[in-house]
Amino acid sequence: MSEATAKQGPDTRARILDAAEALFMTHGFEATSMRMITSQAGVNLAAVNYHFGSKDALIQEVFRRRLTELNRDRLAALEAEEAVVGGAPLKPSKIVAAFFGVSLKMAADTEHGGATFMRLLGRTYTEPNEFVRQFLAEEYAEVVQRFMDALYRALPDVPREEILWRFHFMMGAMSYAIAGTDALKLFAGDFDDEDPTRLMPRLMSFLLGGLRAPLPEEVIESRTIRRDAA
Amino acid sequence: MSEATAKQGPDTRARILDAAEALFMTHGFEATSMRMITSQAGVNLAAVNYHFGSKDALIQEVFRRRLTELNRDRLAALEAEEAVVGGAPLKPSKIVAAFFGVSLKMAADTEHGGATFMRLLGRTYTEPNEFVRQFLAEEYAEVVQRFMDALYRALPDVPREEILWRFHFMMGAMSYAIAGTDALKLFAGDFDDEDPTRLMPRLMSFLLGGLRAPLPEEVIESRTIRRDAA
DNA sequence: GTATGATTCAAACGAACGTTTGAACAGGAT
DNA sequence: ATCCTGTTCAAACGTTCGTTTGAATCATAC
Repeated sequence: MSEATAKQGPDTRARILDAAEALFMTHGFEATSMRMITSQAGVNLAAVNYHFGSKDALIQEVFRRRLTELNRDRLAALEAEEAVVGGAPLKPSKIVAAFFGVSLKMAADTEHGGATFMRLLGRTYTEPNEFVRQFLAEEYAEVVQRFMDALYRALPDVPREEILWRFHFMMGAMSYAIAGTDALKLFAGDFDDEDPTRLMPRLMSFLLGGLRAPLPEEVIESRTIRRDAA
Repeated sequence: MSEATAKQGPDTRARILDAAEALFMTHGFEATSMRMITSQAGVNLAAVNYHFGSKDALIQEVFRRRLTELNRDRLAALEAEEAVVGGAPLKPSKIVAAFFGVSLKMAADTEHGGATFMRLLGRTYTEPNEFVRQFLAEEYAEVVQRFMDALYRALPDVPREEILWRFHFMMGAMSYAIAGTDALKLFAGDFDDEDPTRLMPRLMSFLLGGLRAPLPEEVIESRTIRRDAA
């Protein structure tokens, strides 16, 4: 059934990428073999090495294909908000909505495989594989820097280290919300469908609540002391 | 060097478990071979199958050894708080502190491998491997139910589904905070050490801010409508 | 029609995997 | 001294892995 899917269709590269994306999400990188990928895609075993060179190169291409678009959209959303306010600092809610709204929009796109990819991406942030982590970090470097700068300007009184941590927490919450719904289902049986449309407002409320939470006492104290000393 | 570690020491089982725990954290389950584990532990290749039966059974035992203690401590922390207030509902902050405080305490224990395990556990919540997820869900079922019940009582006006989601978000934020510090380091170069002592207040502020955030409009509206209809 | 370059194919490669085997070794109890 | 039970050991098992190979097939240009 599954390997008979789209037996024709000339674009071998795209079929391999789609099959690999879905299988990586379901089984992980190591547990997904070339034979699983090629049979699911309906192509010859050697096709992956011919078109991509190696399994590692295929993994990279699976991510690059989507991340290029995703991060372009995120930057576009941020710049659109910045254009509205001119040179003034953005509201934190606008920055958070730009970053995570684009993410959730792709996660809601079940038509073109965006949902599959976002679930894969969510679990890949904690991927042990060194080269995958390295690659992800490179792909994200610019976008994260731009968003962090926007947050620094939006919250000039909050220590930068604190903003960094909270952005990290937000990334974690989002990734689990997208990638870990299975875990949640198992936590509680009385849990109905996972409509991504309703996920967006839920997550956004939570993230903004966390971002705007009062600073931990320890940080406030150490800052006060530091100010006194200066 | 590493495989020469503790060449003596009679407790073969414990040495295997320690080696497996560390290697699973660094490389993942699939990428960690029996030969890596046994050579790191300084035992014979067949020792794993002799003492545990199979690689899958070893994985289970790695988790059970720690999770039993972790979840017992979490329940104890919750019951201690409940004892203080008698039969009255707990404050949400106390519930959250009981659950995540115990987690972070283990994550801060670098002496007995607790830190290693918590990082492993964090990435395992999104583990693709079906049997690992199933096992984790079983181990967690009781504890999560007890904490959810406490939260339901603490927040009687918040829809249960909403609490469930926010608990899920909180789990994600914590897991990334513990397991994904590498990703954060790569996000921003200017990031100093990861002192777990300071992580605790940071994370707790964020989690409570998210938990207590105003409900998304959509939820409030739908509840109002439902009330009107009823 | 035939030459050319890109793609597909069946088959095989060596390496690494998890697991099994049967002998060797240990230490107490009889 | 002998047996017994639990443990360790070197070696091998069959399977699957990612990759390579060289011929077959296709499309396009001459």
